[in-house]
Amino acid sequence: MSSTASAPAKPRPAPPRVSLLRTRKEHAQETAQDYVEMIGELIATTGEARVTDLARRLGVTHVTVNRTIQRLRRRGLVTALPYRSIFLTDAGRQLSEESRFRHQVVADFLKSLGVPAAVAYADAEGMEHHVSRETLEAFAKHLRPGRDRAG
Amino acid sequence: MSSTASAPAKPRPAPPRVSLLRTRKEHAQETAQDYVEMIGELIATTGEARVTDLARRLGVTHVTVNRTIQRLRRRGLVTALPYRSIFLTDAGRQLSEESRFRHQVVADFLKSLGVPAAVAYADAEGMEHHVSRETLEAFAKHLRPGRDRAG
DNA sequence: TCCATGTTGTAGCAATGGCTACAATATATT
DNA sequence: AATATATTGTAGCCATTGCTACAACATGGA
Ligand SMILES: [Mn+2]
Ligand SMILES: [Mn+2]
Ligand SMILES: [Mn+2]
Ligand SMILES: [Mn+2]
Repeated sequence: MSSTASAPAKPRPAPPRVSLLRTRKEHAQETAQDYVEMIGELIATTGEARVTDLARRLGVTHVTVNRTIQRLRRRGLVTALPYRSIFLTDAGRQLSEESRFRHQVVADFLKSLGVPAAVAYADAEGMEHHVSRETLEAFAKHLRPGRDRAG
Repeated sequence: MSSTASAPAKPRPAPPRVSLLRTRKEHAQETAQDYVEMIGELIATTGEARVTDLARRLGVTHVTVNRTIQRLRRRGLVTALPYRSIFLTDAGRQLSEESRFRHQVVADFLKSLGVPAAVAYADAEGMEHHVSRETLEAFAKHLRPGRDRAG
């Protein structure tokens, strides 16, 4: 290991740096965000959110939806009774609206850069969950350069 | 359900739309990308990539690193022998460089929008895995408006 | 009313990605 | 060389997020 030389020495193993921790925690929240966002959308467009509809729209089986809904129930984001459709709690509705807004801003921002709409929406679906408040504001600012913080 | 009226009718449950499938698949690749990227970085800066160093830098325990390395080995991204340090295969090195480049472009792009460096790097850590070729090119183009595709 | 179909729920499997506790090996210090 | 420390590996736990197969319930049509 130290005869012919080829390794550039070892200037300290370096302290912890990359926070995969944050990424992992975000993953745990991504599902919740995508579900409540879709639940809100279904309620707004069809009047109710059913397990089957969610499964179809999210591209997973009804089994997966069912169990996820139970988790969201435990987290206080939705209410659901056996064989009945799904409702958002106040917290769920709030998260739903935040997620929907952020998703839209990210997608619009990408489109404004010239990314094709379909690609922009697809990318936004994944990127949205990793966009901090600061970055979201930078995106929004870029979208409306004139105004600077009015609702 | 149809007496007092409050639900806006049901204009079809709508066909599958959102591709959580893509998001899931991307998740499956995130770990691989983050690991090979870090392995490449460790080899470049300290001469070798050890389990302990990876654990420290990624913010997980050495146990998690160990098992992940076995998975990467099966996927042909790294080679590793018991009690020896980890090496990248050709495929691993290529993925490492691609990931590193994309990570850097995303981070630089966010910084160019005025996002604080620390936040930009943190956001990029998660966003990078969901950035398509088209979006990456849009980011890169925004960074160097003059040049248009020269290496 | 009866039955077919649609919807929801449950049982049980797999892969991923965390962890603690403990064992084995390698390296460094005396 | 002997011992202490650091590193690596293994056993076994948990939660999440997928799935298929099957059971139960609800609802519309005959
Ligand atoms: Mn969304
Ligand atoms: Mn999403
Ligand atoms: Mn990265
Ligand atoms: Mn990353």
